[in-house]
Amino acid sequence: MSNRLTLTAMPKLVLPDVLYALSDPLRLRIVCQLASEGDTACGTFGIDMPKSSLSHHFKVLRDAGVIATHSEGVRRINTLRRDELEAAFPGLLESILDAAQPRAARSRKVLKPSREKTSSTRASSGPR
Amino acid sequence: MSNRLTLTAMPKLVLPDVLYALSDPLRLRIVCQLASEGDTACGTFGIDMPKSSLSHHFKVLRDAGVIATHSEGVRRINTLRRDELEAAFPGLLESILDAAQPRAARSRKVLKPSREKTSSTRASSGPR
DNA sequence: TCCTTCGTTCGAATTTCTTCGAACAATGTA
DNA sequence: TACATTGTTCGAAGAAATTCGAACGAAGGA
Repeated sequence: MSNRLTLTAMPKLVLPDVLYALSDPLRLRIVCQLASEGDTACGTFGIDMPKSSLSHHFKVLRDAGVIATHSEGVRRINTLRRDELEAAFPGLLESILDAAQPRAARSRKVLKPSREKTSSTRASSGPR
Repeated sequence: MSNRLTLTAMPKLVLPDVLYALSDPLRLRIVCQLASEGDTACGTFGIDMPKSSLSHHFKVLRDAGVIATHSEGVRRINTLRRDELEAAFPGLLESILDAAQPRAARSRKVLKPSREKTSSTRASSGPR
């Protein structure tokens, strides 16, 4: 989790760092939204949270190399680095994005009824 | 009501928790070793670390549902829960295991002979 | 039974992560 | 220029994760 790179160079993709960045429900949600809706500004995620907190999570994703950010007028547009991730870790992002979907939505591929629920014990977005 | 079956009930697989468990280099190494060498006792990982620390990491993996542990004499045998993981998150474990390998070793699986770059960047295994 | 082995659990110290207000910077608009 | 918008950065407080010694428990062997 070190970022001593220059501003121009993108961080090297390190598997544990990528997995860590995606292990937070909020960040995973951000990535899923970027994957489904394309590049988006930080403020367009409908997340009720102070902007400094939100900015922190984007930074974690950025430092891990999961997303890239560029300015566009006043806004900062975030881009999911699909190609780089695919090149470094083939199939990883796709499987995570797929796994992040509710089972009901995923069952379109696999015909399997499921009656389970999902809840996270750790790193939930509740107040600490 | 006493239900013996629930004694063996494994934790529900939650994606962020699984990703978090695998986001630690040491735990990732443990999982890779379990994947390649099959069930193994805790003390057979060649990790120079107090046993209480090591036990902690096994517990994290266990709580996330990544591995299961059962007693066998004096030893505690760890098993990678491949089937359960595959059922819950198709392709995820495989892509992570594949990504955890050095690039040189991974390119062997590719059908097409990739004569492209041979990045010599070392695998990162620094502690967080 | 005593002792050894293998691993878990406990408790505390240390480190890291998360959150959030406040200050700051960059851009666009009146 | 003055002001609003959009995010970043800083600093501190609180929460969580990691580490490790010590105590404990469950086999197995002498």
